[in-house]
Parts: sequence; structure tokens; C-alpha cells
Amino acid sequence: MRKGERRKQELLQIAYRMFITRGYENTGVEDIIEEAGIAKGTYYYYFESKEQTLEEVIGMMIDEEMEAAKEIAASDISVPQKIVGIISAARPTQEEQPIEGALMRPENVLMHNKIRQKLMSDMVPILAKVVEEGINEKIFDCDNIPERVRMMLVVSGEIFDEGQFTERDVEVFIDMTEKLLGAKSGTMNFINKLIKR
Amino acid sequence: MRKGERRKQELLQIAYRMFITRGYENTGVEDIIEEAGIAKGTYYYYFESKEQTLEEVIGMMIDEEMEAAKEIAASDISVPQKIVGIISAARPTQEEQPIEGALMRPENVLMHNKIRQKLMSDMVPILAKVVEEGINEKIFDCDNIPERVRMMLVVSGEIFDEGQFTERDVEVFIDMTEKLLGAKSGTMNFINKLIKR
Amino acid sequence: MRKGERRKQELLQIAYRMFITRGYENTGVEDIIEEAGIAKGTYYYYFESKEQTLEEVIGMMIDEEMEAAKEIAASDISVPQKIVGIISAARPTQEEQPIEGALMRPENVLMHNKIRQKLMSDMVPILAKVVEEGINEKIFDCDNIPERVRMMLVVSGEIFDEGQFTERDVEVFIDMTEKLLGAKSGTMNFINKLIKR
Amino acid sequence: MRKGERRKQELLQIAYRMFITRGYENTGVEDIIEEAGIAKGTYYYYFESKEQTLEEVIGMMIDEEMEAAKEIAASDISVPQKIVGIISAARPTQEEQPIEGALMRPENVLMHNKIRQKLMSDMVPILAKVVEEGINEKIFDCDNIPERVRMMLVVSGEIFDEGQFTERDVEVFIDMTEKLLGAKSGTMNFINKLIKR
DNA sequence: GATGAATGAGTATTCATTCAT
DNA sequence: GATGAATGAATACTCATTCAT
Repeated sequence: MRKGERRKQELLQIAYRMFITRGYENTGVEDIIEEAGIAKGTYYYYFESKEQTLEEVIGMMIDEEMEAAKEIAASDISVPQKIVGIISAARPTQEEQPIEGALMRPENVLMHNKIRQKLMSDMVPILAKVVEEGINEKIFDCDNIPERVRMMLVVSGEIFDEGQFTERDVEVFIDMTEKLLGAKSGTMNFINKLIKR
Repeated sequence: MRKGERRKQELLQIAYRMFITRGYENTGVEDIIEEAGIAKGTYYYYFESKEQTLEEVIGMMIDEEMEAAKEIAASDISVPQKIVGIISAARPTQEEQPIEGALMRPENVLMHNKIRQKLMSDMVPILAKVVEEGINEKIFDCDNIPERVRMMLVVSGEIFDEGQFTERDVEVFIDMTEKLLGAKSGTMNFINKLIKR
Repeated sequence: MRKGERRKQELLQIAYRMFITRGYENTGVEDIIEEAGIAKGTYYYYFESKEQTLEEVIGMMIDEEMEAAKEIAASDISVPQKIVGIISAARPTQEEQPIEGALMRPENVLMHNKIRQKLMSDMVPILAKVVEEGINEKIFDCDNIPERVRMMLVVSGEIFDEGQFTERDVEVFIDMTEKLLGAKSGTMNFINKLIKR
Repeated sequence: MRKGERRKQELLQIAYRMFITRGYENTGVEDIIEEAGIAKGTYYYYFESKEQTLEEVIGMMIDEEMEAAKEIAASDISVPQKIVGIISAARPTQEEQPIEGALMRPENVLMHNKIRQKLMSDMVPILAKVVEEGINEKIFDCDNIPERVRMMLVVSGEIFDEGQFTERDVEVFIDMTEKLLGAKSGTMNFINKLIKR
């Protein structure tokens, strides 16, 4: 059982890497088992189906990001810094995105979408809480918090995932975020230093 | 010549409808020709490939929406009204979206993406011009216009395409739009009456 | 493993027979699997492609003929008899050529060519050795052995494969062979009795 | 009619060039009409079928070579020179073989075969006559002339068409030819100077 | 836990040929 | 003489999944 679990984790890692590198649709079960050095039957011993594998891969991915997000939310850095940190955590890290813009490639559109949807719904409550914290601290001033948070995430995903954004994009994003949350101008300005590529 | 052109339009319409209804990937060339009552050879007489067909279908779709957008931009309604009108034009109309949320279904994710990308790049310049008009009229006040416009489109696409949005979403969207463009609060308030479902 | 190997041999035999009987181009994968009573997937489990199958079929065929040729070369019959025997071995046997002149039919031209080329290059060295043996025994007297051997094979292939040759053809072939190798007239005369149809 | 004839010749030339350059099987009717700038219907107005076109193309080709062969046979150079000249005429000239070894490529195997067969049967009688002339002049001494001539042609075709032959091949070919025809050693030696590449 | 032989539904594309105008 | 829209038979290959051992 222990052993089996470890094996499964291994397979998940491999599938994960391959899905991101070559795209879900372009990765055959054959490819995965070859890379893993196991037989076909073994693969189906661990996974119900290829789609199920994708689901688990995404779950694994998001879990990690959620973990990070929660840690940030619980830490004692300033509220604006928490927000930026969490949003950054929601972006596929370099390790996860071995090829620049991989998630944007048409063959990855399906996976990207699933990730986005799950990320979106999981992230909103955490961020909302932080925003509320900010309101209590009089740093922010707004209503309809979950809706506002969602929009922030939508924009950040669309703009930053692509990997093709300019300094102006960041500038506008900062401005938008501040206004969306009812913060004083300049509150989030430090993002500039973080997100810059 | 005439005849051929008309035939092609017909086929395009059929393909269009089927792609949206059942999804691009789920629609076989077989299905299309059966619906159209033509032979396989005829299909390939008009289209290079299935993918090429998709490209043309999307082109057709966007062209219509661009047409509408340009008309609105040129009309003499108020600037805020133009903006709302154009953004609305960019959303698939009911006729185009026979099944609620069709574009959101996983099998349509590819098509949806292509549409979005093309729409995004085509729409930004038109909207940007209208915003400039608004700035000249002192209704708006902002810089980095294309970036701002793009963010508006991103949000509107993500929120409204889904078909699953609340009154609060609209409210926040209005607020965001006004602030993004540097308009006085209430300027865009009339959206409420338009977009409501 | 055993099982798989045997199955593959079986399939190879079937493909072989069909390619020769109906021609490579006229034999569909469909035909083969129907005859073999297997599913399409099974076919592609064993073979990379139809072309690859042809390659293996030819390999198999040649291997058998090479085997025979080597045995003949190693036996202790006279050198001229060895030469005739090897050349005969290089001709598709009756079992291999179920329909008279099948290899000559236009639909078989591709296969025939591949066979010829491989046969040619594999056979030359063996025959050359035998000729050298003959030279040592003072039965033959010539230089440029590989070139001479090749010409013999070319002629024998072209003339005899067709299945349409006369006694005169054989006569001239004998004469040519003797002179090509620098043998005394009459040395190879016994061919007459062997090759006659 | 005149005009039609000329048009057909034009088409034949084009088809000819394309068949040789790209292979018969790789040349679509589409390709031919595009190159010729005519409509599909027009093509089928002039040719019964694609295969018929090939037949005519080959006929045209051979006719030219036969013409040359006959001229050589009727000229008053020496008999050995006639033989060499005719054999050379039977080889596709440079103009006809724009790409080295084109006829040897697998996609040309069909055409190559048809050419060979027709050439073979048409060439034998002419060459046979010249050999008889040589016998009368006591230069040659042999029987079974057509069979011997055929073998010469077979070898020359196989060896020289390929374009990959060595000096030794030529040497052996000369030797073989002389012996096959019962000529004195050295009679055909001048070939060396002609065929050399 | 692990294997690997066997499956079979699913699919886009090619191309020579015809015929009404 | 010439057109070009329409045909439709023909075909190789993929790949996730199963199951007896």
C-alpha cells in the first residue's frame, strides 16, 4: 500500500510533466508508460482512465498552489502583499511551466481551462478573506467582495499566464486592483518590483 | 462562380451551426456533408481541411460582429453607450449560441479560444478609439488606453460568455469600467438595464 | 512472448501470400486482418505500418533464399553446379509464386523491385566466393568477379523471373555464363536439364 | 484540329516532364492542369485517363529514341559503333532525366518498367539487324541473335540506368558484349571513351 | 500488484473521373 | 473546344481501454 501510493505519486509526476510539456491531447498513455517503464495494465491499475489522470494531475497542482496561498494568507505580511503573493501563487511557476507559454498552446487549451476553473473557484474564498481583512484595517473599501476578487483573478490569469505582457499591463493592473478594492493610489505599487520580468 | 460562392456560404452556415451545437471536435466531416446533402468530394472542393473550415467559420462570425461594432462606433449615440454596445456586440448573440453556454463546454474550448483571441485583437483598436473620443469629450480620463480596453474585454468575455452571472457581477463590472476609464461614478450605470438577463 | 512471435510469423505468412497473389498495392490492411481473423489494432500491434510489413515480408523471403544459397555453397557438389543451384535459389519458387508471372504484373512492380535489389546485393558476395573457388580449381578464369556475378544475376532475373523464356534463351544464357567466367565451353551445359520448364 | 493537336503535344510535354521529375504516382491530374493552365474538363477532353496519358507519354519518348536508333543503324559508321550508339540512344538522355537516378526512385518504378518493356521489344529487332550486318562483315560470329541482343540490352539497362556504375562495370560489359557476339577481343573497346562519366 | 496481447470504434483526406452548360 | 462544380469509392492509422494470466 505504501509502495503502491509512492508508485502512484511517481506516475502522477510523470504524467504531469508530460501533459504540460507536450499537451494533454498529445500525450498518449503509451508515452506515459514508456517514460515510467511500466506496462499498460499497470497504468490502468492505478488510474481509471486518462481523463481521470488529468483530473488528479490538476488536483495535485492546485493543491500545492492552495497550500501556498493559505500559508501566505496566514502569515503576517501586509494585506496588499498577501494579495499579490496569493495571485502570484496562482500562476504556474517556472518549474511547472517548462516551456514558455506552454499552457497557451492550442493543444493545452483543455487542460488550461480545467486548471483555471478549479483555481478560480478555490482561490476566490481565500482572497476574499484577505480583502475583508484589508477592509477591517481600513486599507480597502468596497462591497461585493467575491465578485471583485474574481475579476482580479480573471484579469491576472488572462494577462499574466500568457507570459506576453508589458510594463504598461502591470501598471494598469495595479491601478485597476487598487480601484477595484477601494485602496488609496499607490497601495499596491510594489507589485511592480515583484511581477516584473 | 456565383453558384459556387453561394454554395460555400451555405456550407459555412451549416458547419457553423454544427460546430457550435455539438462542438468542433464532435462534429465529423461526415456529419456536415450529411446535413448538407453533398458528397465528401464536394466538401473538400470547397474547404482545404476541417481545420480550415473552422478558421473560416470563425472569420465569418467575427466579421459580422466587427461590422456591428464599427457601425456602433460611427453612430451618434453617447460614448458610454457606444462602449456598452460594442462590448455587447462582441458577445455571441442568441442566434449564434443556440444552446446556453455551448461555448463553455469542454468540447468547445478550442473554438472558444480561437474566437476570443481573434475577437480580442480586432476589437481593441475600435474600442480604444471610442475611449479616446470620450477623453476628448472629458467624459473619461485615463492613459494606457489599449491596455485598459483589453482588460475590460477580458473581464466581459470571461464573466458574460459563461451566461452564469449575477446582478452583482454586473454592478461590479460597471464600477470597474468607470474607474478603469476614469469616468464619473454613474456614467455607465445604464448598462444595468441592457445586460440584464 | 512465444505466443506473440508465433502470431507474427502467421501474419507475415498471410501478408506474404496476399501481397504476391494480389499485389502489394491491391492488398488493403483490411484484407489482411480479415483473412487473419484479427482486429485492426492487433495488426498495428505487430506492424508499424503496411510498408513496414512489406519490408519484413521481403526480408523473410530473402532470408530463406539466402539460407538455401549458403547451404548450396557449402555443399560438396561441383562448382558449376553450385552456381546454377544458387541462381535457381534466387528465383521465386513455385510455392512462392502461386500465379505464373505474378511478380511481373504492374501492381507488383514495387515489391518485385525491392526483392530484386535486396537479393542482388545479398547474393553477389556468396556467388563471388564460389566463383573464386572455381578459379582456384582452374575451372574458371576471370577478373572483376563481383561485376561479372552481378551481370549474371541481372540477366537471370530478368529472363527467368518472367517465366516466359525459350530454350534458346537458356542456351544463350549458358554460353554467356561460361564466357563471362572464362570457363571451357560445355562446362555449364547441364543447366539445360535443370532450368527447363 | 491543328490547334487541338498542338495543344495536345503541349500537354504531353508537360505531363512527360512532371512524370519523370516527380513520378507518375506522385503527379496528380490536378498538378498537370495547373501547370498547363487548363481546366479539368479540358484535360479529359484530350486524354481518356491518366493512365492513357502515361501510355502516350511513353510512346512519345520511345518514338524519339527509336528514331535516333534507326538513323544510327542507317548511317555509315562501323558496326560496333552502331551498336554502342543504339544502346546509348536507349538510355534516357540528360534532358529526359533531369534528376539523376530519377527513374530508379521507387515512385517511378512503374513508369520505368513500362518504358523498359517497350524499349526492349522495339529495340531488339533493330539491333539484331545490325548484328547480322556485323556477321556478314565477319566482325561477329554467333547464333540466336535476338536472344543475345536482348541480354545485352537487359544488362545495359540495369547497369547504366542506375547512373551508379564503375569503370569495372564498363570493362566487364565490353568483355561480355564482345564474347556474346563472338567478336575479337578489343573490337568494342572504344565504348570506354563514350560511356565514361 | 503487474503484465502485454488484443480490441475496434473513430476519422480525415485523396483523386481520377463525369457531365451539364 | 472548354469549363469547373460535383462525385464517391478507397484507405491507412490511432489510441484509450480490457482482461486472462
